[in-house]
Formats: sequence, structure tokens, C-alpha cells
Amino acid sequence: MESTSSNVGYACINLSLQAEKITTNRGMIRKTFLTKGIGYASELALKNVTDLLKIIDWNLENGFRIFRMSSDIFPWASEYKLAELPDFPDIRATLEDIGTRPIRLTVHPGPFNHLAGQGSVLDNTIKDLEYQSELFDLMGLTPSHWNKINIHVGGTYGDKEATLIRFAQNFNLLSAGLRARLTVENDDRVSLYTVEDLVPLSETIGTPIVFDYFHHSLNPGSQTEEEAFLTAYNTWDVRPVFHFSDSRQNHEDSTARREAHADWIYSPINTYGKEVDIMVESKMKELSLLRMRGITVTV
DNA sequence: CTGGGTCAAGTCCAC
DNA sequence: GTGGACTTGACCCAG
Repeated sequence: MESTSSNVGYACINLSLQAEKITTNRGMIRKTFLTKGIGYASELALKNVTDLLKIIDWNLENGFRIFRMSSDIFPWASEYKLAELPDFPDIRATLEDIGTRPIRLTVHPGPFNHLAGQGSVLDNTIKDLEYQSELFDLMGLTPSHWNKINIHVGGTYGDKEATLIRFAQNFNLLSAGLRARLTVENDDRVSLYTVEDLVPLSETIGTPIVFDYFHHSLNPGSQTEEEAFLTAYNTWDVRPVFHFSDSRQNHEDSTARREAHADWIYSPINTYGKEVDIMVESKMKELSLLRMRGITVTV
């Protein structure tokens, strides 16, 4: 459901509720899945979805109107169809309930998704992404970039441009709903993709670019932050979602990897006069946003 | 009940 | 060449 002004949200985990065992990350290792099968997967999925609704309602009560869902709500989702789960009727009813809430939901599927990949890598990617899209369908949400399914290109295979062309070709293998939801994000390492690198892809397949401020700072290419921000901004057909985090190395632990995210947020977020939604990626989750409130509002 | 070892997936990179 | 990291550590079991 669309809201009319900029929002700030966080990803996957609510630390306040996690302390009360309210979580959407219940899963199992392979051995357990092989022993217990989809009956147990169904049980965990129902608990995850039930808790997802609780987290969403907590968000609304606390003024958070955008949230990134975990990609692991359904354990071993690639191994069955959702409708096969014994608890599917309850799961579906809960997802429908979630779909009525006035909050912008997004997902960021795992780093194993490589749409430019080949063979089983590509097959697994399509399966995973389609399942994420099906979740939004079950929530009754019309396919659009409002509920983005955001991924990285995931690798260059030794040839950045050829890989983007393969990504664009494989994009045509996806369902219409998934194509309407997919977005791509700039990478944090210089061997991978800057915002500028992703522009031709975006122009070819109409997929908006998610601008990640921190990744840009580590891999700016030839653009300033403002230029990359505006380049990405102009690829969107709804209000963008951009990612923000601070550097752990600069703010908390000088020995940390340069790509590591800080626990908290220290810097103001410059949105260059534009209305955008901000997905904050900090280890302290909603706590960092509560602490940030009133200090760094420059939207 | 907890600490430690282990855990689906692909790619890149530091060691 | 191995292991860690990635959008998020969680699961399992021996003790």
C-alpha cells in the first residue's frame, strides 16, 4: 500500500521483539529437512509468517512504514510449492492480512542469486526470485517496484558488459510479476558494478537502480555521491528505496573490514531535495533508527 | 540449558 | 587453496 511521504525502515530483524522470541528466521539444516520434511517446514513457516505480522504491527505502532522482510521465512522454499504446505490455508490468510497493512514491504534475496548465471545457478536463481514474487502475490499486492525484489548482479564472470547482456536476456525468462518488481543495486567492491555501470542494464529492461550510499563510497566509479544518487533516482517509476549505512571501520572498529556496516548510524542522510524511502542497514536495526530520530532528519 | 561446531546455494577476495 | 562475507546468524547436539 502506498504512503505519501518519505519513510525510513530497517532490515529483517526487530531486536526488541527478537528478545521475546518473535522472529521470522526459523529454519533448519539439511539433515533436519530430510528427516522431518515439509510438515516441519510448514510449521516453521506458519510461525514465521505469524511473527512477521506482529513485527509489521510493531512497526506501524512505532512509525516505521517501510520494512525489508527476511528472505528465509519459508525454510527450503525451493524444494516445494507453497500450496503444498499443510498449513497453507493459515499461512495464506496471514499473508493476506499482512498485505492490507499500510507499510511498504520489500525483499533482498540472498547472494546466491545470479540472474546472469548459467545452468543450475540460473535455475536456482529463477526459482528463488519467483518464490519471493509469489509471496507478494499472496499478499494481494499488485506487481510494481513499490514492493521491490532487489538483487545484485552477483559477479562479472570476467566480463562486466557481457554479463549485463546475459542478465538482460535472462530477465525475459521471469514472470511478468517478478519483472515488474525486480531492482538492481550498486556493489561495494571496485571489481563489481557502480551505479553508472548499471545504467545500460536499467535502460534495456526497465529495472530501477537501488542506490546504496555506503557501497558508492567504496566503489564510486567516476560519479560523485550526488551524481550517482540522481542517476539512480531517475531510473525509478515510483518513489525509490535507497540503502544507507555507516562504516564500521570509520566509526566503531578501525580493524574492521572496510565493507563492514556499523552497528549504529552516525551521518546525516542527504537526499538532495528528493523524496526517497531509506532502508537503513545497521546492525542495531530499529534501535539505531529510534536513536537517530530527531538528530538527522534532512529529508 | 548452553557453548561450540556446523551449516543449501555463487562469487569475490584477503589471507 | 581455504575460509569469510554477503541483506539477516540460526540450528543441532554433546555435555
